[in-house]
Amino acid sequence: MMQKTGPASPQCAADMLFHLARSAGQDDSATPLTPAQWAALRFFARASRPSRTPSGFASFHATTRGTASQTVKSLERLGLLARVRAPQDGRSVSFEPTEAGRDRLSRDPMRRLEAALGRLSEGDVRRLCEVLQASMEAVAGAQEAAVLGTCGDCRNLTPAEDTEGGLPGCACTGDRLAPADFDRLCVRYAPDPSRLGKTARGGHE
Amino acid sequence: MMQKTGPASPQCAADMLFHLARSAGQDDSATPLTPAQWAALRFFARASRPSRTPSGFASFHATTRGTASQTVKSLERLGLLARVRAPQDGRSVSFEPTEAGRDRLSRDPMRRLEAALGRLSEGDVRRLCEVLQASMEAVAGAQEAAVLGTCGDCRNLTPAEDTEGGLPGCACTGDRLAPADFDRLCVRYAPDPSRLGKTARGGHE
DNA sequence: CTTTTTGATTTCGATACGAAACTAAACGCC
DNA sequence: GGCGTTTAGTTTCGTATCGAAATCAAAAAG
Repeated sequence: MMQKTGPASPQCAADMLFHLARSAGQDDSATPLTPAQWAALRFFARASRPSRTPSGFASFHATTRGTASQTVKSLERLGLLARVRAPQDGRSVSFEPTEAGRDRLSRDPMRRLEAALGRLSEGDVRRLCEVLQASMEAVAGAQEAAVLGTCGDCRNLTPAEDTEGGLPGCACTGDRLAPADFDRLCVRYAPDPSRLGKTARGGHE
Repeated sequence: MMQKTGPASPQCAADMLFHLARSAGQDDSATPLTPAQWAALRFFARASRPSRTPSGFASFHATTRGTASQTVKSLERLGLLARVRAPQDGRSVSFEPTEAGRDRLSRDPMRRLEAALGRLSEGDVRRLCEVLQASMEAVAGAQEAAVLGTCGDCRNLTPAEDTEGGLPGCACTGDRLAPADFDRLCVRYAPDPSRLGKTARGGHE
């Protein structure tokens, strides 16, 4: 029984990945949120300030702005997201999780998956992240899909010394970035080739 | 910039896993199938004979039999699945992918993910499968969810010498198993502790 | 001061999904 | 053999999710 194609093939891994994502997403709480609502709530908790808009979520979640707007509205009605009008641009709104939203996130069904992954060794987690990141970039490259990455790793990050004001900025939006945004998701994220090998991802070929 | 908590944490991995599953599942073909339809089509192509029923798919996909029945019916209408009445039990029906179904599967959007994973090294794929399998079992244990596994690895497999007829069987259903079913998914799959270390998974410590 | 572009929202129709009712076959039991 | 129970599958029906297109409003361009 050596070398069956089954048990360790890419297809098998892909199947398990799908299955795992689905089963780990099941919300069996009393007042469940839909998968889309969970995705939005997580997104607004983890994205950098300039990304926390309905459009930002739409591009992240590969859906339309209309649908994103409704999902966000439903979370606002539930008191889980709070609306913040942008000062400079009167069209733009951004959202932040409320106290209730953060509380709800502490009971995110995804925690089960996090807990399972937390039992792995440090090295296994790091390797898993690398593998997932690389696959995400490969899949995104083959179609129009957003990649998950933080402002601090983005090729569009403008160093503090190149901006007026001394704060680093995003070359896409022109926004200044707070230090906290460095580790947050950015919807304009693009992998920075020159940085490969310096970060956790992509350094072993 | 060493050792940020962000880029390699279990939470980050879980986020990427969700995101990857979602983006790899996008069907941008001319006549798209829904995610549920794809899941069903894949299932009926990969499950062992006794598992290829509407109920089997329902338990695999963590949905109701009613919903599963509709999904299957829609695929039958599209000519992608063929209905086969069970000879012994007049209630039971099972389904198989048609030629058109197999053709459609060759254009499964999941192939993009398979291709991305195929670029990894042999060892990385194996490790990934182990990690996913372990996480799946951990998540499934924390709730009522099916685990993905093949008849050949199942604790319910009855060896050929213990059955009349000389063919191995499934202790759950009593069915005899064809050799081809050994590498196929079984909805009654339960990990066999005594077999750990003998199969591809779990064998590296 | 238009015209165009961009961000957000609303409307509307299609449809996926789950809960529950229903049909039918197999099984158990005296 | 007859009768209730269990199990497999299907149907019905209401809810609500989602995407396409239209609408609104602010900013930018010309």
